[in-house]
Amino acid sequence: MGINIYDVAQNAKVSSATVSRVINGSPHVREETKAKVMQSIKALGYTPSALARNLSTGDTHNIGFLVPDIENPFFSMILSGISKAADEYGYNIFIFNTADDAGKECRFLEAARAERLRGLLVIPVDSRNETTYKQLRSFVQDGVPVVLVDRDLRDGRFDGVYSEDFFGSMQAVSCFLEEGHRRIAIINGPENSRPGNERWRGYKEALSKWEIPLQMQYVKQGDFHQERAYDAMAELMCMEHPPTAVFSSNNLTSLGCIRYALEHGLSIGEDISLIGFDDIELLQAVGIQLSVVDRDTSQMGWKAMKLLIRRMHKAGEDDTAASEIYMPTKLILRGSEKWRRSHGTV
Amino acid sequence: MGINIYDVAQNAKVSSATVSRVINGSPHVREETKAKVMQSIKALGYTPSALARNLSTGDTHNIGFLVPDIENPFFSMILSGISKAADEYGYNIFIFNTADDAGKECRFLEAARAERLRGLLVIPVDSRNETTYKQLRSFVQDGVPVVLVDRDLRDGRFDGVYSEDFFGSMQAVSCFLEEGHRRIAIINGPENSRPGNERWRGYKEALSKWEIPLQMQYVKQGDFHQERAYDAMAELMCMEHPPTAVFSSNNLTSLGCIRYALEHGLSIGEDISLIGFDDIELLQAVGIQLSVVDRDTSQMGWKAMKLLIRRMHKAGEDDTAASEIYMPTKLILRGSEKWRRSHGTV
DNA sequence: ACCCCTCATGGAAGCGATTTCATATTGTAA
DNA sequence: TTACAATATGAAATCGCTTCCATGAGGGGT
Repeated sequence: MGINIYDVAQNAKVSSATVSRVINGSPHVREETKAKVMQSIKALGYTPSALARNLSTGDTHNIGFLVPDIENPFFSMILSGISKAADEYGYNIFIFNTADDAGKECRFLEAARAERLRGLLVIPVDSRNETTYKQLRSFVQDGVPVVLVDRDLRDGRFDGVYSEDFFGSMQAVSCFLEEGHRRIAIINGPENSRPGNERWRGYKEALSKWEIPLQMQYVKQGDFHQERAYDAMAELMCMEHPPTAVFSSNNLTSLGCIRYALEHGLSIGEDISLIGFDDIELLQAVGIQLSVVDRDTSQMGWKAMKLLIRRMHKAGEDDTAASEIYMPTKLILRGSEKWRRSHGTV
Repeated sequence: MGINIYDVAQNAKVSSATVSRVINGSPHVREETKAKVMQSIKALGYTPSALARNLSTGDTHNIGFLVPDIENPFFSMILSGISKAADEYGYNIFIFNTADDAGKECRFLEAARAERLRGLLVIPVDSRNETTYKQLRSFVQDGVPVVLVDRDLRDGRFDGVYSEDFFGSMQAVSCFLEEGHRRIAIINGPENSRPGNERWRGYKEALSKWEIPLQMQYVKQGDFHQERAYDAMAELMCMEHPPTAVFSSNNLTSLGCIRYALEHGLSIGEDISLIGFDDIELLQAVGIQLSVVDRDTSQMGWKAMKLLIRRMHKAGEDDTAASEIYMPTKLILRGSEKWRRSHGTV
């Protein structure tokens, strides 16, 4: 660029202080002077440097968003919600794709610190990572608020926006039970993530309420990805007494299940029942009626950003306890939870 | 934070200049001094302010990415490629979701200017927008390189990474023709976008090569979204002589077509043929074999970022002509291009 | 022993804003 | 007309770095 506030000042025959006042809408500027300055700004095509301003005021309008996998539509939705709120309040977003790599996550947090970001929205890679935890704590201590999204971190000392994973999962499994299912499998999410754990807890809780014993052979460890779910399905379906229903703990997992079923001629909602966590819009376009536990994902991002903004605005006020928001889930039944009982009862 | 280079200097009993040299790896520092400084840095937990550095050097490591719809998986893939390359070279990404709104686009470009971004990756909202065009030109003139991705802007004066839309489209339609189709419909993309136009040109070219007259009743204007495509399909299929094949010009459009077909009992690859532009991974999980014109989307983002980096590094060198990269497309045939001829021939 | 060159380091001037404090100007009441 | 308050403006310090220039300390060649 090359053109700065002094050039404008000179052109308008005023001091830089006055130009600054005009830019920032200070009331103590004569209309006439203001007009003169504005005109110089236009004439020279001047845009104030946010860098210089930030350095001077010690205060940026930039926040960071750390996300484990930007390709996952679920996270894209969150980002979409975030960016809506950010735009509304004039914040800019640094995006950091941690690619499920804790090392990268650390590096990005360093970058965030260097950039003196005003706040951080984080979907941590690993709920138990000590380094991440320490780094985030130190951000908070330095007055840079942190809001976790969807996944938590060790203890409850961070603000966060999560969903009712436990309840949603319990509801789904209860639905299976009401349908008459007794051999209900679950394909779990990673153990080091809140959603994985809570959904697993919900599963156990539902069984326990119905006094159905937990049978570990119906519990498969997944990783929120398609491949592993497919393999898990294969194992389940080859059992002597295969499950009659499967609860899949995220969107990609559901896809793996569906693929297996289709490839092996199992009709979903007849031969095998399926409920997934998180809706998959596409499925409806292709005529697959999958029952799911859904939540408003974009809204999660929006709320997280709102919460962050609230924290940023009242920074310095003494730490009110971490506030956690839980998004409600909704069980959407489309038929895949049904089954032809005859098949199941051996 | 509060702790700066002077604190470190004082702690290590050297000058700020020396600390700066250590940080930036200048060779003119004694090992012993260097060690002392490093230790102070550790001890105080010092992170240099990128803001101050940027202001001082007039040079940030931040680039901007303007994208029309972050929820669209196609754009997520591009972002993914970008962020991979950015990470590799230590660049940070500001993301701006323009939400298909030219007004927002302008505002974001202002913000980008204020932040003194080093370079810009842009998927313009509207290929013909005058304001966007002028703003981007002025960035380039000010030494801030701009690389367009997927969509272009009026003339060829910008760097850009596109794909072989024309060729890909022509190939798809030619494939239909070889299959024996003669009534081939197209659901077009928006007229103000390069992909829309080029794919439309490819369609016409293929027909013309085969000396098939262009029949406008088989040409439907779409908008790259599902709903409109669905409606277009409805119109096409209700015609007296409906098309036997449909070429759909992007991923969402294909979904609209598929949904229509499924809902109306049309078997794809038998009753109606379909080829889409851009692959949809999910479809295979659910057993729908859609033939598509595909390209490496993530790679597009990667290449765009690489090109941008090249430009940024040799900024100031006299303007070599704009360089345009065209990603090859690949026709992937999975069967949906077939048909039961008997149905088609009236 | 002298001179010159190289290398390590410090002093201080920017970079481009904001902001405090001081000053000049204007208005108004006595 | 004087005096004091309110208002408009400028000078200069500051934010935290980088970097140019100056200076001092060694080292080698003659």
